[in-house]
Amino acid sequence: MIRISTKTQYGLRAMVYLAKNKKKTCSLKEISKAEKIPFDYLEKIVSRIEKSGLIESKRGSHGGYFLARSPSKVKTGEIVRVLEGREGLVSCIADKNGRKRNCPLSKKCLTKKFWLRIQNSLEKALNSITLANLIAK
Amino acid sequence: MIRISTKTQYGLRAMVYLAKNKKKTCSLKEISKAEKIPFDYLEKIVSRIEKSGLIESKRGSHGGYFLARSPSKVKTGEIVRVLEGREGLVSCIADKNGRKRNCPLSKKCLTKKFWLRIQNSLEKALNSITLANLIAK
DNA sequence: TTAAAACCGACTATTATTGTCGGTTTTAGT
DNA sequence: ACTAAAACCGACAATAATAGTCGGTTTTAA
Ligand code: FES
Ligand code: FES
Repeated sequence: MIRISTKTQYGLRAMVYLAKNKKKTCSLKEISKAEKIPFDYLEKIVSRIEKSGLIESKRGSHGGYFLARSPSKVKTGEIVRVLEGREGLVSCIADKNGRKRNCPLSKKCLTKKFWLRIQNSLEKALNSITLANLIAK
Repeated sequence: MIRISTKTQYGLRAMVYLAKNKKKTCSLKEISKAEKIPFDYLEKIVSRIEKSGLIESKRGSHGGYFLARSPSKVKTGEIVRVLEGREGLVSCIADKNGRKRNCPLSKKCLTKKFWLRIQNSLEKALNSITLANLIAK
């Protein structure tokens, strides 16, 4: 089966943690401990998410991170997109620096539309679930 | 976006080629040329597919490969599964040597069920399309 | 003033992917 | 019987992606 990178899994776990604790700002140390994610790696991941605008930070002592929107407004697809980077399920599908190895077939290719269809279905699934859905139940 | 390996893309293209030419046995050379896939790499890929039983081979001069079943009986999901190997969209989901890094959370984890759900939706999409669907239209 | 935090860039290690090579075996055609 | 074309096989190599680490700087509350 296709694999989701552990980076993305870590990222989602961190986001879920923030959603569960949306009252306060959570430090990396706290998240790292609770979710058992290597501190330094988590930092890189969270920093990336922050740049995307999904979360915000407060610096200095007692600083930390918190969601920029309410959990019900954050689709899991957004998180995956930020962390997985790269456009396109396959390289032939247009690319925003996921490295498009320019395909010699393209026109005659019978598989391109297929992958596109799979990609759409995947995106639809991811975008139909929010952080709020995850922490409910 | 999550990426499908080029191995799997090559493999699907090869299968589509066999489906289009289901009358005859096709040599690797032929497929390799038509689909612009590196010969030696294609060999490895096709050999893997053959072991799975989706295609059969005929050795010796004038040998080649052909589909083991009719195109309408071959789900794209089967091809992807064979080539992508590994069970589970994420490592926490049970694994048939996709390397399960045993997860310390598991019980409390809110994301596992989510990934499982995505995986199911993906598999459903892949299994709803056959080689016959791809070569039609 | 200090300690805890975010922030940053460079670096390393490991693993996965993609591809190559040199052969052996099988088989149809001559 | 010989030859050429094919499948078959295992080991290797190059590259790229992932996962993780390190040594710092800056900001801020207490
Ligand atoms: S493989 Fe590139 S368009 Fe189909
Ligand atoms: S991260 Fe392993 S079960 Fe959720």
